[in-house]
Amino acid sequence: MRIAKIVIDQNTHQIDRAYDYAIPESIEDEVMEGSVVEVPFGQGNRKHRGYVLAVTETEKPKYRLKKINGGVRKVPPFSKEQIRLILWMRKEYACRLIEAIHSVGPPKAYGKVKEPEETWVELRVPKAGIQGEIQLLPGQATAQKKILQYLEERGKSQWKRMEKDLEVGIGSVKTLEKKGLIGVIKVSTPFPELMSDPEEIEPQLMLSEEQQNALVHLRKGLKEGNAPRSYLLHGITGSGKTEIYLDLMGEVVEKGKTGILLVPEISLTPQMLGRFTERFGKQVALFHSSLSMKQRYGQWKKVEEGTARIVIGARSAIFAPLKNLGLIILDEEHETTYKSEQSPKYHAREIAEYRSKQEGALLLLGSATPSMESYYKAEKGELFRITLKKRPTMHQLPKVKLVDMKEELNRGNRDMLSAVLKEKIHDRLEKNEQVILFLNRRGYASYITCRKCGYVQTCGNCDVTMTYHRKNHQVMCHYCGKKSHPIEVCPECENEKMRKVGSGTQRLEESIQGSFPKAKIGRLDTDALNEQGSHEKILEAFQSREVEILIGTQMIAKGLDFPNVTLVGILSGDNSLHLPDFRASERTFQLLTQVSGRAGRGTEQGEVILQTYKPDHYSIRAALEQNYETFYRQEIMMRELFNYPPFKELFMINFMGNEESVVAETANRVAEVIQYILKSENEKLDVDEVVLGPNPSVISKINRNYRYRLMLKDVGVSKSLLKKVIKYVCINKRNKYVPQEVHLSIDFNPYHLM
DNA sequence: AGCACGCCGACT
DNA sequence: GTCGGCGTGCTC
Repeated sequence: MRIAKIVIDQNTHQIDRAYDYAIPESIEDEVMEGSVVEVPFGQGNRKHRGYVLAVTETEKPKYRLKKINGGVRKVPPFSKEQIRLILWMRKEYACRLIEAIHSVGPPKAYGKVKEPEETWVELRVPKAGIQGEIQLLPGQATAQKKILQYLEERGKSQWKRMEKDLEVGIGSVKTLEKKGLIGVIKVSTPFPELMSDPEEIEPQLMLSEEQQNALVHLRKGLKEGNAPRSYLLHGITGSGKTEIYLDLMGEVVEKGKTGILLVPEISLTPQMLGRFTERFGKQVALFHSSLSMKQRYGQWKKVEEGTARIVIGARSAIFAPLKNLGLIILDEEHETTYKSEQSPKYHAREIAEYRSKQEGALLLLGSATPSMESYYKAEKGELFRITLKKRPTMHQLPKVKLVDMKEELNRGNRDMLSAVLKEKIHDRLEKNEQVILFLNRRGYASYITCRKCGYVQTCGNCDVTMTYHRKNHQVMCHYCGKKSHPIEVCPECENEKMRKVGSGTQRLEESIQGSFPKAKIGRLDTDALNEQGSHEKILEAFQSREVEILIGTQMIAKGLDFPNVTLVGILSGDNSLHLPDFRASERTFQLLTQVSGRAGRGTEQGEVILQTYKPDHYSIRAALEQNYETFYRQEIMMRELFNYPPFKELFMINFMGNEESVVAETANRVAEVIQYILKSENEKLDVDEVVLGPNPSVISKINRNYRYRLMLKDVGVSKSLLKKVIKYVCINKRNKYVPQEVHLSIDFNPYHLM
């Protein structure tokens, strides 16, 4: 008897396993590993979609099995590789099977979106009889006569076309159809293309020696043989990584293989996207979040049918069902957007590693500021490192100048801008050049506090301070979005003098406008997107030089390429340094380097003014010297010293619920059980080194939900054992230790410790 | 998630 | 007596 192992399409932990179903003989050759089927499930035998993970042969089933109803045809089956990936993700990320299936499988729209179709009208009588039929029609039926005349010439026509040509209504077509003279049929058509044909291939830009050398190495990797298959392309900002991607992808496609290009966020890298679509045209499929359901479905289908050979997209594009995969590129591989925030909490780089190994593809990680993990791997020889040290078409890297804001304060300047930066801005405006100002904090002021007792206005629903926004004179919670009025009187001491502390992009905009009344200023942050329309508009205005000074948050750090920008001012060089997160130094260095890289991308030398209160911190110093190596050496020492990645792995279990005591008790119980099991495996183990906490999360409350976290480190215990124990307690025995009302999420190698 | 089973209080 | 409240537990 043939039995199928089936996962029910229902996202709950209670039924997170494969159930056995009998395969009826009538559909035996239709049901196999990867099939999508309909099955009866539960006491009510309700119909559910099910995914077949495996098919086995058993003589005596342990239970009386239910039968599969049949196949679901409108959804494509999963390939063997996809099923393998699903099972691997389940193990690797301790996620539910159905969550892994949903990530790997087609978009939700699949099976819901109607195939696009056209209406056609065709003759149902021999052409010879047409004139006779026209004679028989009543005299006033001019439209019908026109239609028959029209069809006599062509036999059939698309309705839209005929409607335009003849200016007739659908009524007369219906009448003719009723008389049996014509037929109306639906013809399915391909989805509209997002891409146009490749443009006239531009003469290849001359590649620099460095770029050509890089390609020599990478080409070796493309050939079968012993050459390395995984590469780290470490190239300074503006060193021309894109050209290398383009050439390599071109070679892969020429060989009849396919490739994926991952970008941190598609809307922030329009230039890269443009280069690829210009060169590869309709061979490119786009995967990204702002596509409509229909478009998403169309793009997926294009990949599945094999018409698209290249997929460009953000994180989830790593699951594109390309066959014969030859190349995976992760551009800006250090970017945190590659880490999924929802379960399964995968990192696109990890999936890329897995897929490239399984499917024999070349893996290329590119960055100006590689992640500690990747650079460490390169040091160990697990990644082959290629370095680009020069900017081929541009002048040297920008000059970076550091301004110590403590000294600035001592001199009596309480302004957000140092005297130097103000002077330089003035200078650039005179020369008709453009300026970018970076401030990593949106809003107007960061919070409102009482001058007397220090009380800070916070959000009642969340454990965070309210951010003051000048527009509408409101305060807003950046976590739950709650808006309210800034307090006028302190609720603690009834003092009436409140102070707005800290400065955001909105205040900066106001302040700059004050200092430079004639300057045209643009602001790019998440608030500006809602206020002023799409960010494309803002960027266009900057491109056309209508805007002279662009103020922005993180958003402006990535990928922008404006040759006329000669000055970048970084106002909050150390803002991100103070986050309670072991990656704070790394993020700061990356951010500062990336922002600096926006300057001097044209013929003029760029200049960067870096304002900071921590001029001696190694992240700031290395960014000042633009020296990745110095930063890496310092940071890797710290990581080793404090048992952090890439030396030790972190595992985080988050608990959430609206009853604080219940959440805390649950977290404590889970911690104790894990400690107990670990201790029973190895008596000598110091479990306090392994199990850290539980503690309230850094933001202990969001939307009236209390949050506790339990952190684990593989110190003195293998990470595979630790993972197993976590899975045993939190998944297999979840019902025993975790009450129904407590939400639990597992994050192996977390990126946000908040 | 559904759905049934089951063990207590209000009702024709 | 029995209708229905939702706490508990199972779904191949």
